[in-house]
Amino acid sequence: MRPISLMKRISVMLTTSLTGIDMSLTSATIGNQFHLIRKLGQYAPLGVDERSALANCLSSRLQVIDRGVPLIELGEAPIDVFVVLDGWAASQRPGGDKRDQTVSLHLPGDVCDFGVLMKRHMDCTIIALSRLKVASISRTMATKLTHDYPLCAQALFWESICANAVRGQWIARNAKGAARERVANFLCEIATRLFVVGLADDSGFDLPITQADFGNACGLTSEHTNRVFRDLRMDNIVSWKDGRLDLLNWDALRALGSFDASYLHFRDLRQSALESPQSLVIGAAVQA
Amino acid sequence: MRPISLMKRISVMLTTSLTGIDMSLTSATIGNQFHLIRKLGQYAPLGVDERSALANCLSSRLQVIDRGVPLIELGEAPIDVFVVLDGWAASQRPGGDKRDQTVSLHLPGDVCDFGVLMKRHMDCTIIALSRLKVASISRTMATKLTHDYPLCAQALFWESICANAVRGQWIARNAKGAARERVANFLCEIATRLFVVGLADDSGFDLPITQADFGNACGLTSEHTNRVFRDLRMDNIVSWKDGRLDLLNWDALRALGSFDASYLHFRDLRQSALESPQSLVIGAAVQA
DNA sequence: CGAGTTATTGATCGCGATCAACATGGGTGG
DNA sequence: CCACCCATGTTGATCGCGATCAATAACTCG
Repeated sequence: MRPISLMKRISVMLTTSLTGIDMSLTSATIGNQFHLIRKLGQYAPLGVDERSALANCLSSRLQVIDRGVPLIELGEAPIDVFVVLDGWAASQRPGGDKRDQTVSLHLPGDVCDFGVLMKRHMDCTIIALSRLKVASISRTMATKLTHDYPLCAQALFWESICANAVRGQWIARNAKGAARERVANFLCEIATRLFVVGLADDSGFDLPITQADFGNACGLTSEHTNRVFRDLRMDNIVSWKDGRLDLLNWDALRALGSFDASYLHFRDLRQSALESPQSLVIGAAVQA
Repeated sequence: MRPISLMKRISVMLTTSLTGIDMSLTSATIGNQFHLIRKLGQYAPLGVDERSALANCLSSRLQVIDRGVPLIELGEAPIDVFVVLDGWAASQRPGGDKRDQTVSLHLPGDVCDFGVLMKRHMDCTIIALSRLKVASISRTMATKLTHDYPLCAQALFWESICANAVRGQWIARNAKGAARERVANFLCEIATRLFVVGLADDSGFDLPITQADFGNACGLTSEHTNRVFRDLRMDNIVSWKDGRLDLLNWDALRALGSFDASYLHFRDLRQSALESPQSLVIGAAVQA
């Protein structure tokens, strides 16, 4: 309820070695230390104003919390929008007598649940799966941001659309497919999402969660998850050790998981926006 | 930078227990032949203008299609937003060699996929599960509607938030829980959603799909779905026959499925909007 | 009336859950 | 610094639910 330390520092850091600094290049890099802004920049052509405003929001209030600690729990009234800056989080629905079921994974640069802007109570618990750094954006601030910068609103709305599409794939993945295939498909999704924010490359990525948490997202027990990863290791497809996942054979992994990244809709929006003469406008009247 | 039209009229609607017939009551009934409008009216205080505009959109272009026919298929470029007027539809993701997996169910009054407004290609196929009547709303029309009537935009955005929450529950339902429990929980969801649009009551509701389709949504085979319904029938919990589901023991059904309707967020928004002094405004700049 | 779809019941089988045991390792407190 | 503890990882053995295969009934629609 209080580990909130204020940060005023606003994107002073253009750490990248720029020799001849020109404005256009500068504006496209403002706030790029934030994964979210880099990702949104792929969705919509954000200008210097949008980037600055977003960076301002992301810098205002930070929290660092430990693995296993909930950001907000089922039934609570949401106040802030959380954006993951570093570490992994998950949304979970109660599982009765069983362990709670993970229904969404929040990686660096993800908005945890855009719906909190309007929800009166949470329909899931958001919990840290690793040591986690998040920015808390108040409803007031978020409202002002989306009001003043329609492009930001468009990009954020797009984020929520993609989150919905991802959940669709989760349903399909967990319903059909054997354990190996689920794990493979899920790994492909994670790799792709991390790649977009610069946290994965051909060699692999950091995977700072437990096998139990991983399995939970695929609807598998920790024991069976372990077996699957052992087998994948034996087949030289992936290797997971000490919080690092090594991609040994991406093509095999993709084939095994029948992975097709199109449901993630990366890059879609910008092209769409450029093609379409209309704008999407979603607004709400002020309730006095 | 400001596709935001302000709403001056502030919640005229005090529909609760009005004795005489006055304008507010009249305006609250315009377009009520449409399930969607009745539902949205529970989300946001729609006035006569909003209702008329929505009704206009829903009346412009209709399609009636047969069971099994897709409205739009995976990969296609979406043009229109579909709103179910009558019958049932589903969104399905490809299932490899298996049957495609249903990831969303669209009941009368549902917006099939709000994301089509921005998506460049479909991430799922939308298919009719029964004889289906849908309204097609063009992007242009939808954009104009949300631009001119922020309250409509708010309510529609809310629809998309709820759709995402529903998918979360689907993930949890299909991951944990035995077949009986899944079916029971799913039936409760359907009953509740239909109830909101006036298509279910204490006795039951029409269930115009096949057992195979029902099972698919729960991640079960048609054979096993059949067995589950036989057992539920034996236990006098529900009876499904000739396209009609009879609720014999709602409490038992709810207990069996551990059903808690709060994830559907019915009624939430109105209260939220009335409580909160801020408005949510999401907009996008016109792309020249 | 025949053809195809849907519902229904039976028999079998296999994947992954469950239970159990042990290894490992990081962290804490004495 | 060591002893201990608890979370996590790892492997084995067993079991049961629901998939799969199979066959028939009921029903729809040309």
